[in-house]
Amino acid sequence: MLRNKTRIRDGRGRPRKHSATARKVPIQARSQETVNSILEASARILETDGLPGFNTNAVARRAGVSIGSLYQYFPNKDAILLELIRSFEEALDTAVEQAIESDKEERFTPRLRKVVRALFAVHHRRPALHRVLEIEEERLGNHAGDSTLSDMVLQLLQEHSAELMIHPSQIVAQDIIIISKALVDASLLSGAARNDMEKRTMRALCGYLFYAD
Amino acid sequence: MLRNKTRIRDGRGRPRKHSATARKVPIQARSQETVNSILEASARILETDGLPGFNTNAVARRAGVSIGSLYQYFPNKDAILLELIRSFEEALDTAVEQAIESDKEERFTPRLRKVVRALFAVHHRRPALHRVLEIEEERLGNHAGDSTLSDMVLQLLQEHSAELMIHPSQIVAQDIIIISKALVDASLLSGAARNDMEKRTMRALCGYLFYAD
Amino acid sequence: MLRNKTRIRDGRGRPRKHSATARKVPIQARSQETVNSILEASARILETDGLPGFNTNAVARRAGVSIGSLYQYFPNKDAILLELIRSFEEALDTAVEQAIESDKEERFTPRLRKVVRALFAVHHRRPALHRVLEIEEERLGNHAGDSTLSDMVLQLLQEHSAELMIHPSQIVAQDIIIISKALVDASLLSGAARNDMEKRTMRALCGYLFYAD
Amino acid sequence: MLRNKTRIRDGRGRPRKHSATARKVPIQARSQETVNSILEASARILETDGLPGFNTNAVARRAGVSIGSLYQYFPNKDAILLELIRSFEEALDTAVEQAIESDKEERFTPRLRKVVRALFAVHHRRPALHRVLEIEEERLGNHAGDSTLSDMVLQLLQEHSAELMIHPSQIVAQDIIIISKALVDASLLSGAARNDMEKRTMRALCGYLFYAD
DNA sequence: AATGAATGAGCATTCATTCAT
DNA sequence: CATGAATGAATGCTCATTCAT
Repeated sequence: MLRNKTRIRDGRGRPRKHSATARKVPIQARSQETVNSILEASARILETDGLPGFNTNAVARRAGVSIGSLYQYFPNKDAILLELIRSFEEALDTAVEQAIESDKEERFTPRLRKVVRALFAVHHRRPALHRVLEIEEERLGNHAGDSTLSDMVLQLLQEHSAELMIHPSQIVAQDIIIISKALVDASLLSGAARNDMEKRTMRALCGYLFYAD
Repeated sequence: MLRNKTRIRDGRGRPRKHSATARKVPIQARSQETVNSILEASARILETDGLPGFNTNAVARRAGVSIGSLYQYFPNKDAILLELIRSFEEALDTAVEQAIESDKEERFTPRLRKVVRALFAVHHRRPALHRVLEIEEERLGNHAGDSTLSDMVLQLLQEHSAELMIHPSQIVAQDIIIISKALVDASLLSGAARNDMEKRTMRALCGYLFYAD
Repeated sequence: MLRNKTRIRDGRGRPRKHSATARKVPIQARSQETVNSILEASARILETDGLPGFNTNAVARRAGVSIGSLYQYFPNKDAILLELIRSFEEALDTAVEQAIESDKEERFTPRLRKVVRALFAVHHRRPALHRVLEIEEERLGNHAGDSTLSDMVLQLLQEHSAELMIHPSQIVAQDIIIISKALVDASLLSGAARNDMEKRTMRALCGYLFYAD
Repeated sequence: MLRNKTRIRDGRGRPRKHSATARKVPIQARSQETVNSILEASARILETDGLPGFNTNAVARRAGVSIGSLYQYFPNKDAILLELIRSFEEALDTAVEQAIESDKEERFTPRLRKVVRALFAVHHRRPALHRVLEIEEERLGNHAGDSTLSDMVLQLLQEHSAELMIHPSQIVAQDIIIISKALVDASLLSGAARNDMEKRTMRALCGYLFYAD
C-alpha cells in the first residue's frame, strides 16, 4: 500500500516541523558532491524500486553517504522529492522555453510541434522517474511550475492568434498542457512508440485549436 | 512519503499465500454485509484521510469488524483497493454503456456529450475517493477496465464514422478516453466548475474528431 | 544528557498526537498480563538503568513482549511513566489514608508520625524507582495526586487545630508535604538511615506546627 | 522521555577520552570569550527549550561558534552542564556568604532571614535555568557545593547556639538547607509569590530551630 | 466463523562526537 | 586553532499480517 510514513504528515493536519526545503546551504565543494549523490541515488531508487523502495536509509546507502549527512542537507524525505521535482520542472521549463524561442519567425504548427517534442524529450529522459515525480508532485501540493509552463504556452498562442480558431486564454493554454501531459503520460505508461505518440498529440492539439465548432 | 508497506514476504516467514484477489466468494448474507461494510469503511477512510490513513486496522475498526474477519474476506490490503477499483470501473462502464445505448438514433455529437456527461457524473460522485483509486489503479497494474471502455467508445465511433474526419480505431478510442480522463482529472483537482469542464472536454474531443489536418 | 526523544514533545509546543493515556482497555486475561509485564519491566529498568536506559524497545524486550504489543496498550513512552506514577501515587494516597484513618482517637503527634512513617515506607519500597518517577512527574505536569494528599493532611490538621500553634490551611498542608517530601528525598538520595530521617522529619514538622512565632 | 544520549562509548569506536570536566584552561582572551558564549548560549537554550532542546549543535549555533570549537573547550555535553552548575553554586555560595558576613552583630533571626533571602534571590535570577540545573546536578552526581553551603550555615548556627533550642550539627545544617531548597523549589514551580514563600520558609526554619520538643 | 492479541521488520529522524581540511 | 562535513548508533513508533482461543 502506498503509505506515508514521514512523520510530518501531509493530508491530516499535523503540522510540518520543517519547511521541507533545503536545510543547509552547501558551502564546501564536498557538500555539493554529497547533495548530488543523494539526489542521484534517490532518482535511481525511484526508477528501479518506485516509491516503495524510496526510504532515507536506502537512499543514504545507495549514495554512499551516512544517514546523518542526508539529514544535514534535507530536513526530511519529502524535501528530496521536492528538489527532484523542482529540477525536473526546471528542465521542462527550459526545454519548452528553448522550443518556443528557437525560431520565432516560423508558423504556428511547427512551433507547437517543437514544444510537443520538447515535452516528450524531457519526459523520456528518465521516464520511470518522471512518472513517480508527477504523482508525488500532486501529493506535495507543488503546482508552481505549471503556471510558468502555461504562461509560455499562452504567449505562443497569442503570437499566433490569427491562425487559431479559438481565442487564446489561460484556460486554453491549460487545456493544451493537460492534454499534452495526458498523452505523454499514456506514452510512458503504455510504452507506445514516442514518435507515434507525438503525432497523436499534435493531432489532438491541432484539433482543439483549429476546429471551428 | 508514499510507501508500500505491504510485505510481499521475502522468505523469512509468513509468505503471501494468495494473490491479491478476493479470498472467498461470500455466499451468506452476513458475509456480504461484512464485505460491504469493509468496502464502505475503506472508501470513507480514503476520502477523509487519503492513502496515509488507509490501513487495515483502521478499516476494520471503522467497519465494526475484527481485523481477523477482514482478512477472512480479503487476502491483503491491496485486495480491498482492487475491489473498490473494480466496482468503480463497473459503475463507469455501466454509465457509459447506458449513455451509448440510450438513444442510438441521435447524431454523434449529442451521443458523445452523453458519454462525457456520464464520465463526469461517475467521477464526481465521490471525487476524493476516485482520485485516489485512479492513482492506485496504476500502481496495482490494473488496466482491464479500460479496454471495455475503449471498446464501447470505438463502437460508438464506428457507428458514426461517416460524420468524423478521422478513421475510427482502437488508437483513436484510446485517445478519446485519455483526453477525457485528463480533463475529468483536472476538473477534480482544480475544482473547476463541472459544467465548464464538460464543455472544454467536448471541444477538445470534437476538435480531435472533426478536424481535418 | 537527558533528552526527550519522544516525538510527542512536551516543552516545546509540538502537539501531542495521543492523549498519553491508556490506548486500549485490556479485555482478555492475556492482555492484563502483558500490561503488567510491561509495567514491571519498566520499573525494573528505571531502577537499574535509570531514565537513560528506559526506552520502549528495551522495555518490550525485558517484558518478553513484542514492541508492537507494548504500543497496543500504551500510546507512547510517557504513557508508561504516567501509569507508573499513577499507581505509585495511588499507593501513597492509600497508605496515608490508612495512617490517618487508623486511630482517630489518638492525639496529633502520633497520628502525624504514622503519616510520616507511611510516606517513608511507600518511598522506600522501591527507592530508586520512586526518585525517577518523582522527577518525571514534574516534567509530565502531573500534579493531580498531590491535591488528594494535601486534602487528607489538611483534614488531619483541622481535626487537631486546637493542639497546633498555626491555623490549618491549604498552604500549611502543602508546606507539610513539601517538607516531608524533601526529607524523604534526601533520605533516598543520601542513603541515610530511614529511622533517623523519620525523626528529623518529625522534628521539622512539629517545629513548623507547634512553634509560636 | 528524558534520555541520556551521551554515548559513553562501548568499545566500538570513539571512546570517551576525557572525564567530564573542563578540557583546557582558557588562557587567551578569545578563548574566554568563546567559553562564555557557549555557556550563555547553553543557559538561554535551557531556559527557553529545557533539556530537550539542549544539544551541542544547537548550543554551538546559538553561540556563534563551530561545533568543533565547542569540543575544544568542553570534552562533552555534560561538561557544559557541570560548568553551569559550578558557576551557579559559586554564585549561591557567594550570596550566602555575604548574607552571613554582612552584619555579624545582629541577632540570629534577621541573619537567617538574610540567608533565606539570598537563596531566593539567586534562584529567582534565572528560575527556569536553575530548576533544570538542580535536576541535572543530581544526575551528574555533583554534591560538592552543598558541603560549602552547609558549612557556612553550620557556622552561623554555632555562632548563635545559645538562641536555639537545638544543638547545631552537620545534620541540622543540612536539614536547614534541604527545607529551604524544597520551599524555594516549590516557589519556582508553583510561581507562588516570592515574598510569601520567603515568609513560609522562615516560619518552617524557625519552627525547626526554636521549637522545644 | 469470528475475535483480537501478538508479532516484528521497517522507517524517519536525532544528536553526540570525530577528524580532515 | 577553527571549521563544519561526516558519521552511525540509537530510538520512537507503525502497520500488515498471523494465529491461538
